[in-house]
Amino acid sequence: MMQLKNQVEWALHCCSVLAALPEGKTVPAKVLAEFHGVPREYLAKAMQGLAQAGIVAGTLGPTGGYRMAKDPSDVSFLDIVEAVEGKKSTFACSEIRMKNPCMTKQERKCVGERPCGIAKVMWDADEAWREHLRGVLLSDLVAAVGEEVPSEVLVKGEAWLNDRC
Amino acid sequence: MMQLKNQVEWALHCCSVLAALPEGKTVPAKVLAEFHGVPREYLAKAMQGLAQAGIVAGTLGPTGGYRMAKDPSDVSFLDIVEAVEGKKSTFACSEIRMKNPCMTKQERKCVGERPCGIAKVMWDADEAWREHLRGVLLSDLVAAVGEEVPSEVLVKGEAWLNDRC
DNA sequence: CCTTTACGGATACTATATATCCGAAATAGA
DNA sequence: TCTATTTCGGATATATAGTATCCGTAAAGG
Repeated sequence: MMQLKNQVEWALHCCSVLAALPEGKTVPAKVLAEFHGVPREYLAKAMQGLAQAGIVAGTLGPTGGYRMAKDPSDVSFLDIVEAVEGKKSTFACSEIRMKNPCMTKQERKCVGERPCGIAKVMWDADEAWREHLRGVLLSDLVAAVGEEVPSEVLVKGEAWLNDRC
Repeated sequence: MMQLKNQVEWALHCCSVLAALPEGKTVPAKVLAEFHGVPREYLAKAMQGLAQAGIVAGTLGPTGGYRMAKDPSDVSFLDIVEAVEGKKSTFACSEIRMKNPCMTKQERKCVGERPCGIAKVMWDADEAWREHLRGVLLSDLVAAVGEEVPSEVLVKGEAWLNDRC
């Protein structure tokens, strides 16, 4: 099916929450999970990925949890997606052109000097995808949410978070 | 990992072969599989997908096999990829924003009128990917192969195919 | 000292991708 | 007419990746 993991969606939403948080505040994975209605333990794995990528920072102990490690205007969608999904291309070239039964060893070497034309197209498409995600910043998302979501909902959400961390 | 099926790669290479074929000639899946060094039965499934999408046409009986059903200049990479992989987006929005515990039914309805901002970005990225693949035609690939692959190799390949269909 | 947290590893479970097999229908040639 | 060859669709098996949970450790706050 060629789908991104659901953890990617969760990570994006969690970053959206963390980026809108007042300076210094942290939110534990447990609360983020409850807020989004997703399994805590599994979401934790995604958050670990974000932490490992230096996007968020986790602090230990009670009153601990996650906060942004970078300014939201310095984090792109691509950063977040790659942190949990990995950086591999969606197209894996297995060089089947080389299995052509009617090439000599020398011809194989000659052809092998150039990249496979099919792979090149697929990889360029991947790059177009990445380029789009690279162009949207977490700060853009926060701004859009601020415009599109009724302020009362935002206020209630903030209060709900304040209530439990 | 979020990878395309290997059948996508096979289908692209097979189309590259079929598109360079002289008018009226057909190549059975068995031969295409041997030419690319991939399992016959499984490649057959990919070819069925291409046939169902109207990209290639399969003819029955001895001397049967596959041929292009459209002009190569009328078939894009996207057509081939979608025929095998399907047309679903790589990002599935599960609307977890709606699971926010502090929204009333009415607020939920209000928010639900606009599409999720995160999904919109991801879907736009998908569209950029598709747009790139839409812009490269099978005829472009054939032309590139003609330029980049030594003509002796092409001639030998053609002869090899003539030998068995 | 006790609770809460992130972190990392180990372990199930589930869904998808990969691969094979079989029977049916069609077709060309003997 | 008979046989060989092909596509086609369905059924089935296997491998791999995604989903989810559990546990022990270390760190930090009250």
